[in-house]
Amino acid sequence: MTDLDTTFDDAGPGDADAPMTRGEKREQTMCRIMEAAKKCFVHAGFQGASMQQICAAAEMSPGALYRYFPSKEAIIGAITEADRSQDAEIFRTMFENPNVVDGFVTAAMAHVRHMHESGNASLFTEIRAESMRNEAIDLTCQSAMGTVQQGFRDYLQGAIDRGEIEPCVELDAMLPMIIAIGEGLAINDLPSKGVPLDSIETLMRVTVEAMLRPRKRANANDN
Amino acid sequence: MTDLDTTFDDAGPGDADAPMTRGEKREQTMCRIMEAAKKCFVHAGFQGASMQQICAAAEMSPGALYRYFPSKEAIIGAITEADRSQDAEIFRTMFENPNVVDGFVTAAMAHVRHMHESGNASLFTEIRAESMRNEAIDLTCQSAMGTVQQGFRDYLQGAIDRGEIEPCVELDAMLPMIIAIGEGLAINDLPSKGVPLDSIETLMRVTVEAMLRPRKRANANDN
DNA sequence: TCCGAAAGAGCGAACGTTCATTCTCATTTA
DNA sequence: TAAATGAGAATGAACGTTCGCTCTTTCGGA
Repeated sequence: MTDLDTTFDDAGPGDADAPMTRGEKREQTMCRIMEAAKKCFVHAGFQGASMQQICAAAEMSPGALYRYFPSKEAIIGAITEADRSQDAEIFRTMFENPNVVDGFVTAAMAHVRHMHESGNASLFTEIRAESMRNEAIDLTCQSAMGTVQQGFRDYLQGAIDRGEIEPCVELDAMLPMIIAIGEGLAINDLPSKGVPLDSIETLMRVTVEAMLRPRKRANANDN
Repeated sequence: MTDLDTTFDDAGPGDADAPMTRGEKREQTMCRIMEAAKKCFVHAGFQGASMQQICAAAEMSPGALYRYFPSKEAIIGAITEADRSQDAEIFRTMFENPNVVDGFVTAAMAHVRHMHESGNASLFTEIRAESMRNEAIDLTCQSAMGTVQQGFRDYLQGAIDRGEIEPCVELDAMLPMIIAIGEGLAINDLPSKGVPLDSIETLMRVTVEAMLRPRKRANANDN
């Protein structure tokens, strides 16, 4: 409900009564449609939700809606792009944390928390299922995750070069696995199943340490 | 293609020309329909694939097909049940291995390998997406995973009681997380993305050891 | 300041298509 | 011969999208 509500407070004309320019109003209507569509998609699926239902949820007629999006597919594409880039954004903060393990765990926990609070787990699952057969959606996902993965790669490579970590497998193999694990945790929305956040964080930290093997001090215990 | 081809060789009448009883033939036709439907579902989704397409793939008319399944939903249900119980079967072998870490890693790797070879990753993703909104499908998934989880629980609890492992978080929290991680790995079909099976196994072993903390020998290195 | 035309925004009935399912009738099987 | 199996045209509903129309907003020129 609050995800796409990007109301632009800057560049306001000053008046509080009719302050919106044409473009602003248009953008706001597009967000309204996307929010309505998201609700429909979540409980009927991309193909199961009809345009009529989306129109009803957005409180507008088909004729009006089609002035903003040329097709149902375009709405799906826009929602996917917004959702994926929002997810990618969360991981960007990670790269500023000098402690690799902390940075990772913090970002991953933020991701889990966000998925739980926004209730986007089933939307994400829907997107993932669609990406398996819809090339355009797949490209959007790959693009978003590719950015994350590249940043992630640089981040870990830097830590390796500085001798801070010594990953148990090479980066090219590890990165897709980490992302896969993250997806599994995201889809399952564990907090909603009664798994406490503390437990998730503990297990995540233990796991990440085992994978990355931080070398803060001389710790001569290899397998 | 070979998943549901459970041809029954036992109870054969002996003749090789027309050896099938009525019931056997019926079962075989149902499998044929399910295989055809699976193909359609994989590349169009449950809702995107039409009955006409499924009929064409199964090489039969709608009238004939409806003698075997009362609705499209029934086909989806049958496929889900077969797929989920097949997955659950893989994990059952784990519980016979006395070494917990080995048993786990072996079963998980079998799962990853099976997902890759059968090309069922996208079917599984579709099932998972459907389970988010279709209660019947959700129940099927929960039932299958519940069985796995219960067996898993007993297995790990036994190892704890024997002092073989000392999990880093309590079982009730750990089990859903392990299953979630497994799902993430399954959905992403890492081998198809060029991640070698060796790397997956290494990371899995390292991770599992960190989570379960096996105590084979006195290993006084805690954090 | 006001006018009128052009463009934007909205409506909802209607379009042609496709959907899941059913019906009737023929053929095969026990 | 009765039941099971199969075919495929037919059915009504629902789909995504379009169309023609009205109402509102914008804005240059008198």
